[in-house]
Amino acid sequence: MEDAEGTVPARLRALPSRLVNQVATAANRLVDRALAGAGARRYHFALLAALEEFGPASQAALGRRTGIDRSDIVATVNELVARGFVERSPDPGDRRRNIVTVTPEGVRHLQELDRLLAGVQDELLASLSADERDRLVALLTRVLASPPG
Amino acid sequence: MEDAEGTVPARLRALPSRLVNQVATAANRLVDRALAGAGARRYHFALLAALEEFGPASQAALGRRTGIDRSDIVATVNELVARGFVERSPDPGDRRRNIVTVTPEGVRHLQELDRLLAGVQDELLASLSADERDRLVALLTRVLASPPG
DNA sequence: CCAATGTCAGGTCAACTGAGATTA
DNA sequence: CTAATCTCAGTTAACCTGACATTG
Repeated sequence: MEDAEGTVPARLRALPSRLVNQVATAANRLVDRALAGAGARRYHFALLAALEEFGPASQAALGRRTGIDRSDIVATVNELVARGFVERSPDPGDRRRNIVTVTPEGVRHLQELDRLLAGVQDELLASLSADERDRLVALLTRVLASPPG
Repeated sequence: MEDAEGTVPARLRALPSRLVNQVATAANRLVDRALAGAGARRYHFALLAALEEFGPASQAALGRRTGIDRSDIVATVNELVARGFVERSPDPGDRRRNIVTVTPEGVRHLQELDRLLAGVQDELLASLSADERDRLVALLTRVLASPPG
């Protein structure tokens, strides 16, 4: 009976939308714990990655690239500015915009987060071979690419 | 440049923990929208499914089977009771416990949710063949089965 | 006039923590 | 005494909406 109480209902176990959520929750536990050690959150990593990869950008552009809402960008940039990882300056060519730039300390921070997150992926996907990991990524990418409504 | 602004950074695009989150978010949008039409939330479905599949259970057992926290079970059962989908009665054999039972209306409601959710899975996985869907489910299941920390 | 941008205020849900009272 | 159960209060992060002023 203690045995049966740990059993997940079949209807839930095989439901893809739920499965993906369970895996995402497990991933987030690992990611959040790892990032917390560096005082970071997932939004911090996304913003720093976008800045390092594409260079200085407006907050709206950062939102488009990372999928983060404009209003959340504001708060996240505030936090990164406070820690000296990015700088926010008005765009002389378009006075509606701020230009956000990553600092050298920000780049170093990003490298640390990179390292932490690589470890998390390994932990999360420990039960899959390299080949299977690729297949999983490919399948998820295709699901994401199709009409998300 | 408008082109580049829609581009997701490579570091984010291929990161499994993030990919899985993006897919989960898309899935949740579809699921929540579908369930809202029936006045339901995800927790409602999980609880009703567990009750229908394993029969009456204590709230603690429901938590173990669905992965929902005990404190969230309380609120969810309250809502389901208010709508007449489950009943909560004291366990005569163990007075710490409540026994939660699904009502006939609850079963009917569950069947409606089943139907709605089946449609969502099809929408979510539209870009995958039946074979690929099975493979995705199998891979996710294995990730979940291994040490979730 | 319309569209984009940055900002703020606020709201939702899932997930979780901690504490307390009751009973096994 | 310890452990399980139920309940309540409260927190967090991600995600999302609506509004407003400024500027293009």
